Amino acid sequence: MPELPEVETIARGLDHQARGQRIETARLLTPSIRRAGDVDTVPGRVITGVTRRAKLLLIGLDNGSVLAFHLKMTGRVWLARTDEPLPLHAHAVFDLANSDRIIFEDPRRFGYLGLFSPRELDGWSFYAALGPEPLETTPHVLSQRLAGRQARIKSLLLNQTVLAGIGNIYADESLFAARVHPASRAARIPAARLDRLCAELQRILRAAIAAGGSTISDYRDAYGKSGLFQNHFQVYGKRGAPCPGCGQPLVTARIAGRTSTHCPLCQRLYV
DNA sequence: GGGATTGTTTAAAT
DNA sequence: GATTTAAACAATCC
Repeated sequence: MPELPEVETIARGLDHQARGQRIETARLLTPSIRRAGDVDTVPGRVITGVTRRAKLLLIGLDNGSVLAFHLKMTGRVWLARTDEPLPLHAHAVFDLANSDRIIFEDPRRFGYLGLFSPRELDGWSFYAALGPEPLETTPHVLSQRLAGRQARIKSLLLNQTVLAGIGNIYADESLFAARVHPASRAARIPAARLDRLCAELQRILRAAIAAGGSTISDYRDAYGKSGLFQNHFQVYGKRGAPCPGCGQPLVTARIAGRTSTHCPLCQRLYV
């Protein structure tokens, strides 16, 4: 489940390894995973840089256009050599001049790619509506975006138009770190506590990037390697395990349509 | 073979 | 109109 730290890790690896390379061939093996653009215009273009916005992986090309990937649950974008056999669920393949190959694979096929001109990217409603990057502003500014809203805090953290790039892992981990119950109404959380939540979110995102992201099952970085941050989880996926704060078993609840693992004793419910 | 899985979109409700 | 919630959807695994 690639979220901000996982996509950031992939982007850094690809940028390091593929920037400046010319794309020789572009093959769309599964046409249905293409959301926009004509992939036939890619061959001959040079990769100017690989970046991330929210959970989108963005490969910039020298004609100004951008190849965007959303990995959803099980998508991977990684580098292989052109003489290696393709994986079973490869949907798009880009061979580079140095005999490296960028592969987009996704067994579930929930992920997608799109090729956008700069104007098309800005006109893409999903892209245009994305909220701020959590690591490019202060905790206080982030908390201002949450303050006063009636919705449950868990739902707002997952809402990509409020903050960009947060998924279930980093929402649950930051709520536990700040001792805020996921079902709390944002408007009822004191300002200082909301600031702390955003500071914890930033701290955890930075630590997760430094650890190369979290591998639950499918995620791999640009070189096919697993992340390490799953070893630092306090609550995510640990229902029944002792709470790191009080030792009582962690519980799960369905909040905003998502499984939320938390400690009902340590995490205060503001309603 | 049905339920669980996720992020996003769409629809419905408030 | 804005905000919030729920349902639908993609496809596969166990």
